[in-house]
Amino acid sequence: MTSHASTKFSATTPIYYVNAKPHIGHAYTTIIADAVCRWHRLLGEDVHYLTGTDEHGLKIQQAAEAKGVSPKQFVDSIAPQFKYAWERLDINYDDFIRTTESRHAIGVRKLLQACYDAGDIEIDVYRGQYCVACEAYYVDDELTEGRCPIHNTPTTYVEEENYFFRLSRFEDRLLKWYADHPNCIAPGNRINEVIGFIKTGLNDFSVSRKTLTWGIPLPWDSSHVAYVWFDALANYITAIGYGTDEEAFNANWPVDYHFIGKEIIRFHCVYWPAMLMSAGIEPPKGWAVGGWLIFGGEKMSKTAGNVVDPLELVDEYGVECLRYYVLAEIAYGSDGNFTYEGMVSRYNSDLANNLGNLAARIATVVEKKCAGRGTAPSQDSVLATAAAKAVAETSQAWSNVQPNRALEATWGLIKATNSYLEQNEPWKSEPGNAVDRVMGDALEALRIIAILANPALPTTTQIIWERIGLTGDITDSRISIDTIWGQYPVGRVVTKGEPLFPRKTV
RNA sequence: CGCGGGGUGGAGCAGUCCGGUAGCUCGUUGGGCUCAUAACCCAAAGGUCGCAGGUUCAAAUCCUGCCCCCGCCA
Repeated sequence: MTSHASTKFSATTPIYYVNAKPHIGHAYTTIIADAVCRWHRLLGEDVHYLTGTDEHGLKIQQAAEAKGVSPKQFVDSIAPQFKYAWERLDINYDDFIRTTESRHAIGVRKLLQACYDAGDIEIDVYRGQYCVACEAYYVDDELTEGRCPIHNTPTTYVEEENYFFRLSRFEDRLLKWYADHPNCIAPGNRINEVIGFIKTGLNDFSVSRKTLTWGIPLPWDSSHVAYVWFDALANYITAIGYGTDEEAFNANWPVDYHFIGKEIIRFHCVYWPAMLMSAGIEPPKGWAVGGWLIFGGEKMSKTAGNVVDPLELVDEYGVECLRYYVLAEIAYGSDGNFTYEGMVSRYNSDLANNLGNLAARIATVVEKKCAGRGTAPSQDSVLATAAAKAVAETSQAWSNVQPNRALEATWGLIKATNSYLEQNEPWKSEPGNAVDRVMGDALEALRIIAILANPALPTTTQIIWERIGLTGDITDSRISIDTIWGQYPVGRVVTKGEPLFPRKTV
């Protein structure tokens, strides 16, 4: 995978379309990116995590009309729901951009003008079928009996003057760029899909609409407003200062990873870099492409009627149950089955039985055999080796955007610690050096486990931190320094407390 | 010939790029422990890696053909 040498790390989620409230798919992508960003903060990097909402377009205009409010009033009522959802999910974003903000409009117009000046945006007339629901043009082959293949509604013939972006001119430049950046997409095999798509030939795409009013007017022709791609994709640069703060923009672009779902890979990995190239801007450093959550055998979608509300899951199962489940259960990039049974099973086995129970038994033994005070770890403990291995593997996995492997590696240390306790049976011994050494090792392992698991479980790892007598914020820890074996301080008060993860039933 | 993903012990997956003792989690069975959230530890059973050919000393892994499943508004 790409090794990002700089001490800055930036990531984005797609901006979410505000025609509906947040669903589990939005939450999935946002949680993954959040955890990866949290890991990079633990590495000591200067992290910038951007998310936001996509608020223009015909569907919004129509939804607003249906409710008898202005489009602006409509989006103002929905956007806060996303911010609220991310708060509930412990999403630690640094910036939240809305495409209706002025900083965005300014940047979009600058980007459009730059591409126009480069000669890559030209006026043309589109003649053909159009689906209102998709806001997209279709060629006749794509239609099924004159109906939109997605919505199964009749399309309408339109003849419209549009500005087009000459994507077709970028095939060679894109292919060369990808040849020069073979590790830019995670998981790596996805790059073949992108290259294959480019090689089949690229079509120009429309960048404006004359019939639409809810959008950003083109700088050189205000009778058109920008159509989705130039409006939505541009958020990644307008948010960090393109058009409004060039210094900040230059300092923070290109982004390390755009986190996206696999269905928008073409727009992000083909359209977007071409648009940037046209404007004289560097393409992103990388993309992290996720699969879908499958529910009851089907992709979750509104039309399938199987939408799971992430906030209901948080209310019923807890935020860390959900975060841990999607991070640990699914190989990022592959589709993953979401089931309540699977989530509870993960929770019980990994969080309750392993991590939670380990913390509880350590605290009890320290209380009974060490007078409730933490003891010193030994440098030559077998757990030191296990910890070093877990740190190395966890680090590697997070940097490759493989949360499930990262957590598996971290949990390896939990298992090793449980096993170590079993072999030494400190509860059978009289208090003394032998027990102190064993419990010091266990406490030290737990300290390191807490740091490694923090990106997935921000709240509980802080509680563990405090229960083993450590002060301050666990997120101030640094992987390179604080995961080195042997730092657990002697004499701290260890408290057991209530179970961290009480076992659950479905 | 639309595009893409997949078929590996009971379940869910890794491994396939760079061929060489088939690995993990859950479940099952037996044993241990009783510090711990009926948790934990140890051990065992269980797989002709979708099918058929081919290349090779050697194929889950490479090549060819076929069958089946799934997805394509995050």
